[in-house]
Amino acid sequence: MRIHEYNTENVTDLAEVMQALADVNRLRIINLLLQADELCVCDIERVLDVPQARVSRHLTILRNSGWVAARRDGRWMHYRLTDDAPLQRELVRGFRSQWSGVAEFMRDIERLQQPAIVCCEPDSEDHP
Amino acid sequence: MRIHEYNTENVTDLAEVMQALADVNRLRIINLLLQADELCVCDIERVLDVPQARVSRHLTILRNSGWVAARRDGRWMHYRLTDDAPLQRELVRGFRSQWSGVAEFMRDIERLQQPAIVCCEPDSEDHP
DNA sequence: GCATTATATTCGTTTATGCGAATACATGAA
DNA sequence: TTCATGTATTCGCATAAACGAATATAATGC
Repeated sequence: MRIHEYNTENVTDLAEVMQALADVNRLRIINLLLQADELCVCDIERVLDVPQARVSRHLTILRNSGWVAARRDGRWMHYRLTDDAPLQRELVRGFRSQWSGVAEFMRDIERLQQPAIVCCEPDSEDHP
Repeated sequence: MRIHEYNTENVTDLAEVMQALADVNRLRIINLLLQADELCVCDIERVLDVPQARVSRHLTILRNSGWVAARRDGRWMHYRLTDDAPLQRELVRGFRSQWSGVAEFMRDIERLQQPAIVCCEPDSEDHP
């Protein structure tokens, strides 16, 4: 369990940041957050079509490794990619150019764009 | 055990590529190969100061995930970063800008540059 | 207070990963 | 062929990761 936010000064921390990417669920979550900028757990749960506990657990891992930040809004937790972690930022830049060829990522994004999916924050946010 | 060379068309393969980076030994090897362009196992073994079997195992993992390619030269195996894998290429670009701040990486590179370390190919190669 | 909803965590189990030690394999030299 | 050297693999074990199911926490509304 990380106390510090996101430290990549030593190789062990670096490996931990990469380890967070070594899972299909977490890659799919990051892919969604690249598209939507902010999502609550229930949105992710429904787009990925996996049990809630699983989404929550993987979000915790992403949070502890500096990939996402959380914001509470009433009962909902909203997650977004952290914008102040240099390594993660660089890696995401690399992803953007490569992930469009991955079919499952495309399907997830399509499902995300179906309005019925979104459970909270029904309007605006990322399509101004 | 991968048959294909390096396929990142689906999320599972992608996770496998990232998984290869989730280990301190393998990150250190990649860091060295970023510097030296080609190294044999004995070089890596001595720079990292870890047992030979460990180096060999991790090189196999890096090979199976498309990060490195091997070339046999007599008794020696020479490893280099693959130059034709788009995702890996992009990620390495992200690393270059971030890894110079990691002390252990710097120390490894210093040790690599001590001529006594190199066991084979004693001359030229990367300093023309 | 109690019920409801959204999210997080614990538990026990299964599978994956990394390790050293020992051994196998492959090449080149005598 | 025999030996030495460089590298790869197998084995048994220990730790870590991921899972579903169940439960706990936290905020809201009655």
